[in-house]
Amino acid sequence: MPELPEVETMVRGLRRIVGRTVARTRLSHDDILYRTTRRRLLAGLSGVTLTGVSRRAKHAVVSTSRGTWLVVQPGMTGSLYLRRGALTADDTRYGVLRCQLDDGRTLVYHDVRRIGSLRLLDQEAFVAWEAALGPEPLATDFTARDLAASVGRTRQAIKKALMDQRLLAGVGNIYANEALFVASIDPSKPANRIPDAAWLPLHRALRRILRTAIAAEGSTIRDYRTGDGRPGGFQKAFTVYGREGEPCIRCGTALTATHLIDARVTVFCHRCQR
DNA sequence: ACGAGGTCCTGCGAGC
DNA sequence: TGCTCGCAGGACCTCG
Repeated sequence: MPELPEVETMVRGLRRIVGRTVARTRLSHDDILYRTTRRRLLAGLSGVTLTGVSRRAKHAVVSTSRGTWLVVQPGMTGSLYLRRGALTADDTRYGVLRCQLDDGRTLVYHDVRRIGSLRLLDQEAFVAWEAALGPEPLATDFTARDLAASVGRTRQAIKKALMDQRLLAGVGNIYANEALFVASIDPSKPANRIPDAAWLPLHRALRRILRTAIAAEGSTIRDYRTGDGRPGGFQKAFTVYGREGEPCIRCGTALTATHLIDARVTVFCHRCQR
């Protein structure tokens, strides 16, 4: 499930597309499009030169010579990669978007479940989209105070608040679980009742985990692969995610799993996380 | 304005 | 063996 580290890894594998021109584009399903149409997407990509690729939150962002941006939200099972040479059967079956480039490579957006989305934005729409997202947790100037000011303004459970992309960008279920364990915070605690002293450890835990996960090229649960087809490595470092019933690495208590927060799996140590 | 809960989509694994 | 069913989940959307 691509969160910040996985999308960052995808994007780093796509540097080569910069300067390339799109020769031909194919789209297998329209249901992946967000507020655009097949016709607009295909016309918008036809003949453009790709001028940059970056990450914002959990999205891969490809800028074009036409002053537009292709924004890819990989959702659960999406990945964006560059295929050199002929496409495989799998590329063809699940490659929802396939852009043939002028160097013979193909930029593929692969998504089995198509929970992800594709959008093509002009300048105005891009600025508005960008502005609606919360701060980047790995930005050099992002402080614990910024984290508290943004995430701490809701009375939602802290775990849900961390995953709210309007409050903080890029954090999903896995990294929220992991960061809250490291910072010893109860995931169900209302965000606006987190004590002042807890924001610093949470900020430190979040940034350390995200950086370490990027260095490991993300976490692979099932589908996620790097641009070279390798699984990520950070799942080996999970302390809570996927470890329900197993002993807490700190105190040995069996880890608890619940679906009570936002109907997603939350795993935590009820003894260490208060 | 906010929060809770439904929806999308497909593959996989459990259970019969 | 072959089928059905529930589950995974990020973001959007509707409803109260």
